[in-house]
Amino acid sequence: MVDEQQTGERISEAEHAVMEALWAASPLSATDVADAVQAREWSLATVKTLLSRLVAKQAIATQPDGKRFLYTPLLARADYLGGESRRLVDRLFGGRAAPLFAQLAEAEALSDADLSEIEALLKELRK
Amino acid sequence: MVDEQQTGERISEAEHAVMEALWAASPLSATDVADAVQAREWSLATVKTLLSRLVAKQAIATQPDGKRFLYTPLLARADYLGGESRRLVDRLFGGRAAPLFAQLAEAEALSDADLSEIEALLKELRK
DNA sequence: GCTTCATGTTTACAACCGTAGTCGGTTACA
DNA sequence: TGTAACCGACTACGGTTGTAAACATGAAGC
Repeated sequence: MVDEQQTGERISEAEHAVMEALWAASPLSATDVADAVQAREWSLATVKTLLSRLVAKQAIATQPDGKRFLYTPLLARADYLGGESRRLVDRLFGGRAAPLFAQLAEAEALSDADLSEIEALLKELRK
Repeated sequence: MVDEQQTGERISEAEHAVMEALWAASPLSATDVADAVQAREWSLATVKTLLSRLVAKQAIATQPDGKRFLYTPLLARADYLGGESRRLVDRLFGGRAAPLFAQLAEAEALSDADLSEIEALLKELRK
């Protein structure tokens, strides 16, 4: 696993679905991935294209397994999530997380469970 | 101002910069907008294209002013921010805000000021 | 050996995006 | 009254994305 930032190559939404499959379990063959993302109703060809693009973007690696390839993430999930989150916060909230939080609160996108968890995290951070 | 959701039409990053200019002050002429987004070093033509696309997406409205147009946002900033934030939370964190918060915390994207503000907000929400 | 199946590679193509030039009409100044 | 300046509309063009078919190649069965 590469532990610090991607090569600048952005990962698209469809590609992200493929990454999620690989983060959930890897290495996987193309067919396995297609099964794992079944919800998207993509043809196998589509999944293969996405895998190729991810390889090109160096987000995943291939390893030969007989006549086929197995795919493994190179980009760590946490790095991806962190990067995307920060992008959003930077782009929409001037880099400040508090307004994002306020926004979510106002949109009532915060469940009670969320509130409790965040509270706990806060307490932790404050120590 | 339309107070609930956009027509499904997504607003791109470049378009968003234009929206910010209009949210900051409106109505504005195309030239005014170009001045306001000077930081992006776009040609006036580019800004005009973005404005047209935003009109097509019904994110802004035009009002004639002599021979030219003045542009006003139709989409409220809060709605846009809310929509985008929720999209991110849904897509990356299964709709739960707490993991996003944890992610930001881990990435050290939370300043002390953020923490205090969030704490205050929490207290408010808990009442 | 030839056919068939699985699999990666190449090519396709429409939509969208970033960026911008050009066209045609109107206004204002000389 | 001609012409320069300005403006919105149309056109353009390369890149990315979503979606997928066509092709090549190697393995495996008959």
